[in-house]
Amino acid sequence: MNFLMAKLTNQQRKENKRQSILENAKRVFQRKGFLDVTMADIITETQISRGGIYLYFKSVDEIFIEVLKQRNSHSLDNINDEVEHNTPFEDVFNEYLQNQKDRLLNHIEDSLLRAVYEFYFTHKSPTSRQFQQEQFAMIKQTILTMLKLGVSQSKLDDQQLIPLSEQLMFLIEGLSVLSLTGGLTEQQVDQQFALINQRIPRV
Amino acid sequence: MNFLMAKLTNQQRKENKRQSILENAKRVFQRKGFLDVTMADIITETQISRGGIYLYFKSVDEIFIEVLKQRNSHSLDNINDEVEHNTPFEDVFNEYLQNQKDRLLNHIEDSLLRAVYEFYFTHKSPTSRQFQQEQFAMIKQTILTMLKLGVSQSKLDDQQLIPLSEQLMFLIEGLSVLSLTGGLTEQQVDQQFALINQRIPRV
Amino acid sequence: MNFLMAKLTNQQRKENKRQSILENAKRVFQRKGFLDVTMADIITETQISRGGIYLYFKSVDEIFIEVLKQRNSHSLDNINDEVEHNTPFEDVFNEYLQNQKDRLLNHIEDSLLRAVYEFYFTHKSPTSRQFQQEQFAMIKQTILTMLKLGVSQSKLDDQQLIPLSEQLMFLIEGLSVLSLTGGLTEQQVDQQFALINQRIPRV
Amino acid sequence: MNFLMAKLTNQQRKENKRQSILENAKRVFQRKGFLDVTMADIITETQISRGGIYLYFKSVDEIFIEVLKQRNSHSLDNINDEVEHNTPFEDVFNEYLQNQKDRLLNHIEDSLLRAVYEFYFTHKSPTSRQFQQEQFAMIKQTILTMLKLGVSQSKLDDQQLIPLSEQLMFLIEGLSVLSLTGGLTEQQVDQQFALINQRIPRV
DNA sequence: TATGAATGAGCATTCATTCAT
DNA sequence: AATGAATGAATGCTCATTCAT
Repeated sequence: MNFLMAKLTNQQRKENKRQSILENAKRVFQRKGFLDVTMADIITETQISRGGIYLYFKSVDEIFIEVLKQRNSHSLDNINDEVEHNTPFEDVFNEYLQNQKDRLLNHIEDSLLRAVYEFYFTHKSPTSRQFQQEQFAMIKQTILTMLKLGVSQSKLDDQQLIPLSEQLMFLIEGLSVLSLTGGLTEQQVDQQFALINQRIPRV
Repeated sequence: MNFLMAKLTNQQRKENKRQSILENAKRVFQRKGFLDVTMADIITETQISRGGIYLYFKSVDEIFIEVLKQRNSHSLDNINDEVEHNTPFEDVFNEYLQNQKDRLLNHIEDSLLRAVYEFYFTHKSPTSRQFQQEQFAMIKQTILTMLKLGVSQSKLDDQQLIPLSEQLMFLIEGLSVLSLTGGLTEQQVDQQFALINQRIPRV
Repeated sequence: MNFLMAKLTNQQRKENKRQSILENAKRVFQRKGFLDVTMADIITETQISRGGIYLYFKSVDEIFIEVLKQRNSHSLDNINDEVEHNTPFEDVFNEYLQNQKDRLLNHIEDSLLRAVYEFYFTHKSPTSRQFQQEQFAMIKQTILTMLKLGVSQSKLDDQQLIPLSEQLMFLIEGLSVLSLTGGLTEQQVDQQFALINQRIPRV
Repeated sequence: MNFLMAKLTNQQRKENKRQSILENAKRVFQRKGFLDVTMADIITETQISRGGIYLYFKSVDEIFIEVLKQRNSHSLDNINDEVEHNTPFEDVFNEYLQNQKDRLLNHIEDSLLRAVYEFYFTHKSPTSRQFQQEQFAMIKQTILTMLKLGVSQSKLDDQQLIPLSEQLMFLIEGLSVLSLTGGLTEQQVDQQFALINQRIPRV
């Protein structure tokens, strides 16, 4: 029993270190984007040895993908929680838009957005493509789940749910692109979200 | 006078060479995006000497910015032509959407789109920011000019023209992002453009 | 007594593990030569821990030397057996040549030959030199023992036995070098062995 | 004409630098063999910049192959000269053996032999194989040319010339292998060359 | 004006060896 | 006795920029 416990502890210790690397690396990506980040940056931030990091990850790419995976599952998890609690659709939807607005206007510089785009546009291998498409699929799914909540609460028609979800996704991507160039105002975000709100086919 | 003529000829020769560099460089950017392009690539394509290119441009960045400037004035010019000829709004608008659809689905790989994004997301200096914002302003202006043509032909209401222009711009940016990851279908583009068309406040 | 038995058993266990390491390592050397082999390779093949292997051997060099020592004693043992049984010289000699031919033409890639050469030519320390010379001495002794068998059976003159032994050794080394570059044909081996056979001073 | 002369001078200057690199690199290979040599070693010896060397050669391999190519053509050239001057066969042959003996006994440590073997046994790609076989073919051709000179001077039978050439080649390779382990005496070389001399089928 | 040879800082990655547990 | 996580020195290679001619 001691033996088993010791072994578990070792595995846990390793997993903890892995998590620690990911958290430190995430800060680096937020600060510098993706392309400027070298293994040396992550090593410095993590306080680990040059060779040590390769015991956990094969490359900067691999670290970044892991950071993204952990991040994007959160959002969908949250929405699923709301669905389970049958939170009123308007509350869920407004909170979602509010979060996006906040992200677009205030947290761009310390978010992973720049890093994500730098990664996307420089990785064209089939594997990378698939990963990127999965990430977008997750965003679409998040929005669709929200809209279906509205339908199940008889607040929305169930017409054109998919094109609508996609439109919101495309719109948010477009806004994100603009926000990174620094050319996005609060008024613009409000106007766009208002237009979208009008479009939602309320019963 | 001979002296002045000779000087003019030299200036012309210099301008021709500058243009030649830009045309060759453009092909390189279309092929390789922005980040992968080295001075060596441009030198090879241009058939100029390594030192020589620095007589015309200080860096790859400068060359790329110049390529973009020359490109983007075209689109607005075309729309302005249509306005002068008072071409029916529906024709102009449909052609615009058709061009965008074609670009998104067929010409992504040999367009400058990837290069543009790679450039945008890796350049945060005030100068670059301003340039990027000018580029987006030009796109918005193009769309707005089109919509105003519809108003002047009494085909459209003149309400919310700016938010609508911006929405189309954001949507196209979002679609562009997705198209670069290879995850964009013709059906999706058609659906999004149909949704936008419904929104245009026809009289 | 219990204590002594336990100690013996431990020594045996240790010796078994040592042998196991050598057998596994030998396969690695056959597959990869010498220079490409890292401790990690041997660890993987041996299913032992990284630190554990250092309890038995100080380095890859030491492991390889031990593998070689065990291998080369075999050949001489076989010839000595034949001498004891007074097997006819022609049979012994022809079998020896046949074995060498087979090794040169068919088993180069899964033999230790490449590894041996890679080791020899990269180790110039006095210790290594001495080891290498012992190895060659053993080969020469093997051949010489064979020829002396022929003399004792009154099949051969006892003139120039040492230069002849050495010539066969040098020739085989030369053939081995060529075989590793892939440039050795069966015809060449046959011709060389035929020439040598003509030279053997039969009574 | 001035223009052409200037251009020639540039090409010559570049060729001179290339030669200078090869000469310096050769010394490094003689001193350290092949495997221990890093680009840094060659850079230090050549007094060139880190990047500069890559303007002339892509890798250590490429430098080494070039060094070998320049070396091995010499030997065949010399023999061809002797053939043209119809130098007596015995003189040519004895001088050849004397040179080999000298090389084997005295100049091993500052010759390229160790480097050559280190290179051969660690390069198994088809391209490398072909190169190695060409090198051996050149050695065989050198010896064969010599023997044919003897035939043309009616000093030798023309029987078995190819197997004989090959035997001398194999023997010299075998002697070379032993010489690198430090286990080769003058007596051994003399004995082997004497045995070979007996074998040459003099008329 | 134009050339292109030369520079050297910067980065990813491997691996033998150690040592706390 | 055995483990395996951690270390960090070492190396090949690229590329923007300079400068002598």
